[in-house]
Amino acid sequence: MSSFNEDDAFEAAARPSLSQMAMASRPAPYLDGLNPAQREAVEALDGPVLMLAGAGTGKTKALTCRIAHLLNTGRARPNEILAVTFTNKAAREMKDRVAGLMGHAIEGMPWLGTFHSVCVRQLRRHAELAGLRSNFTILDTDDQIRLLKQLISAAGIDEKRWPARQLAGIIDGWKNRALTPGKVPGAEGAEFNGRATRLYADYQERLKTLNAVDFGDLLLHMVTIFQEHPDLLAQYQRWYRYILVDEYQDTNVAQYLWLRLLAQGHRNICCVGDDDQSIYGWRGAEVGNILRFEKDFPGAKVIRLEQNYRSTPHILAAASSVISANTGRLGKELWTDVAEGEKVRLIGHWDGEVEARWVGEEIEALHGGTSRYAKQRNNPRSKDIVQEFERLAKKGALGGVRTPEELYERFRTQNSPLKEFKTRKLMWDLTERWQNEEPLHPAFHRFSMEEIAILVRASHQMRAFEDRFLTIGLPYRVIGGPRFYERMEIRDAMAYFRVVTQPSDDLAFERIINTPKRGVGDKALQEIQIAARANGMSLLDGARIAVGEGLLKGKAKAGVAQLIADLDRWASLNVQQIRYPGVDDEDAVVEDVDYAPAEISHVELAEKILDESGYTAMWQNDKSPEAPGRLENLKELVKALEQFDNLAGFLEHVALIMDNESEEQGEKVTIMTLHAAKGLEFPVVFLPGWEEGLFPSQRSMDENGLKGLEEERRLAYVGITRAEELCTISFAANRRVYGQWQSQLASRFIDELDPEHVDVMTPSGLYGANAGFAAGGAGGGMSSFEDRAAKADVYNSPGWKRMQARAGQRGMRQPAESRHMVIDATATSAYTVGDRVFHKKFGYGEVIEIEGDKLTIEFDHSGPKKLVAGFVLPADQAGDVPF
DNA sequence: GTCAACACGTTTTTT
DNA sequence: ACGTGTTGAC
Repeated sequence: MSSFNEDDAFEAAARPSLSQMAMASRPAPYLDGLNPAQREAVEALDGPVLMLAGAGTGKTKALTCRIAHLLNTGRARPNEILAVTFTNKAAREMKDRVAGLMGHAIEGMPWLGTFHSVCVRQLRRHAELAGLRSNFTILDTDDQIRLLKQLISAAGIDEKRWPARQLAGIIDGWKNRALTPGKVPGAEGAEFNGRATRLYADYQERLKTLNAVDFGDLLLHMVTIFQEHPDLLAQYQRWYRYILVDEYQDTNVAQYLWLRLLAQGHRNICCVGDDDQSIYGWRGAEVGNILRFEKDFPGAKVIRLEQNYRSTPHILAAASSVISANTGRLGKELWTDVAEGEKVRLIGHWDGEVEARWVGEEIEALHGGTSRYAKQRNNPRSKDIVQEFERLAKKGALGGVRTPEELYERFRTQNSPLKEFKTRKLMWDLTERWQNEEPLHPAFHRFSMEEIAILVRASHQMRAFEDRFLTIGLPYRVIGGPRFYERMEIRDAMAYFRVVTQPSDDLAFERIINTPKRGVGDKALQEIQIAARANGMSLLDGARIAVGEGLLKGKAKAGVAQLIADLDRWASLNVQQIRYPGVDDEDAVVEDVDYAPAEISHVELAEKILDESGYTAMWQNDKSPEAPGRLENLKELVKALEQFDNLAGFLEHVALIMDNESEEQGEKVTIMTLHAAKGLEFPVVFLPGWEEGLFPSQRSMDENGLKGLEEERRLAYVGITRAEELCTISFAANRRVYGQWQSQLASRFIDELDPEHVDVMTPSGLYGANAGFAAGGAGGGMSSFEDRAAKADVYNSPGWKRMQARAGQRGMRQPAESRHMVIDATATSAYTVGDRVFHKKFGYGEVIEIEGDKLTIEFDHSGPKKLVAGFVLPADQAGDVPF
């Protein structure tokens, strides 16, 4: 891979082209929309810059304008800018926004990407310097664990006492700190009977023979290569004229070293971050990196972005009062010129269930425009919305949009460009208004479900909300959970593709050898492993020998023989061409492997593989609740293949782009963890579970002491600053923790909130008794709440109406005219007792009771559940309706 | 080699 | 409480 003529490329890069010089004189309209601090950050192009960008201060705007400015002034060509982010999403957004600013798609910014994708690009070019071939595979956590398991048992260590997971964690930690086996401090290698370091070394050896790397290696290998090859490093240092780093507070030691090495050339490095939002210490992030920036880069310019464009003053003040309890901050104070809004609301509840119930009710109220908050006269949003629209349109803030209808179209088709101007809210009001053809009462304010989020500390808190929302028919979406490519069926399918494209991929082969069941157990697998090791060949070839020499018997023999024959046949149909990108697009390496005429497309081949292997059939015959979903996912996987040229290209992509925001459609409330919410914003935010032990997390404090506590506090800060208009913090007096009831203490973070910016909805000490009062006079304590719920006019409940809307769309039987009439419940629910139904989460079940819009369903696998009819489907319709 | 009973460990998550 | 992963019986 060393055949690139680096120096020629650098020479050419050193001189700006004519077109670049012409560009330099172009006007820079993007500078106009910036505030003074942002402008300073954009224009300070040379030398080290640290941009301290608080939450909601327009850091992405500053960052993207900076890139545009670099290009526009001819300081750098697109391929001379190294811009790194942590997530693919952030990278994509940056690319899109730069393109938007430049007015055209930017061709070739090959070095804009995540740390990992940029490192893969580098490592593919210099793989041999790490003892690898350039077509190395990238293993994910699952493969990593399985490999370590083998090594642990091979070393004769009791796997029960020393689990592979733990070793993986230790090794990851070392890699995060850029420690190769040789550099691990002796004292730290004492785990695993003193053999942790040894196992680490074995693992690295094994990876090398497998021609594979794990995620941590991507950075580690590049740091090592650059440290050992100063000449190569110098080339890259010259090549990257400008370096930009997003979320700098999240960098670990390896990333820091890598950046520092590369930045030593031109020293044009701009790091953007917020020390107050460092919440990933537990996975190796070093806040120290950002705190130390000025020492690392003497003469660095530090620019603070403190004007907040997201939240109301009370929200900012409350967040600021909490975070001020932390020590060792670089210090920032966010401010806004927005008019006064609501105070942060604080409410205590009897237990987690009441809390979830209250949040559900409150969301319905905010959505329906009947919340106490919604009627606030002071609400800046209560102004006549059309006036607001006209004002913005006149100001040109809506980008040429003239009519509300146009805005609506724009909103639907391209969400983001208009977002800055808070058009989402406006949009919602306008749509409501057109639909109803009646003027909205200016004192009422409604929120779309999309504008509401519930942010929790730990994912197990989500359950109470899901349960409650299911019963009241409140549509929700959970962010997090297993990602698409991490799902079992997807990984299985991909393992098949991996073996077909790379027959030497032992880990993949091991995964599929008995999936579906082929009668191959430990014994048979061991025979194959022995045969492979004895001959120094791959497992697949070892299996050939094992079959040929009769080492396998009966079922196993037949199964493996069949699999081998299948794999050979599929491989012969596979077209392989892998393209490894270079520094520039011209020097990409294209590798042809067994180029066979394409008789069938790779998509057809994939279907064939899944079909003929019996894998599809395996799930079709599976009666578990997840089976239909899994088949659905497989279909999706095959569809995703269409966007690639061949299987190999697809696999290369998937290893790094593990995101699957399969954008569920429809108005839904979002439930997610505080960590997942970083970088996002919502008009309405609920922050439940602020209790000692849960938040701040006991474990965090136990394991990391004050450091842990401060990170939790930053998490609280992140949570509050997600809210644009309304932020509600809550806690429960009692909570069931691991099946055990515990009485809880309100979080210390609650005490740290400045009372001046908090609206306390619970008189202290009376959590439970006042839950109803707190809900805005809706009920009055628990018993009266139950009472009210029992008498509630279900046919007028929001959940019922939504269910009707959904049923109508699906062409289900419509109920009789209903508003206040009492009607036969069985006629209105479209279900009868005994019907078989399907629920996305609980699977198949049988209706055993019907009360209005609520069905009690005995699920085959999850037992009885009571939920709104709109959330289930007749069993025979399962699989074809998106939830 | 496959299935049911039990022990275990439960924060946060990207690539 | 609950799901996962390992142990033991067939």
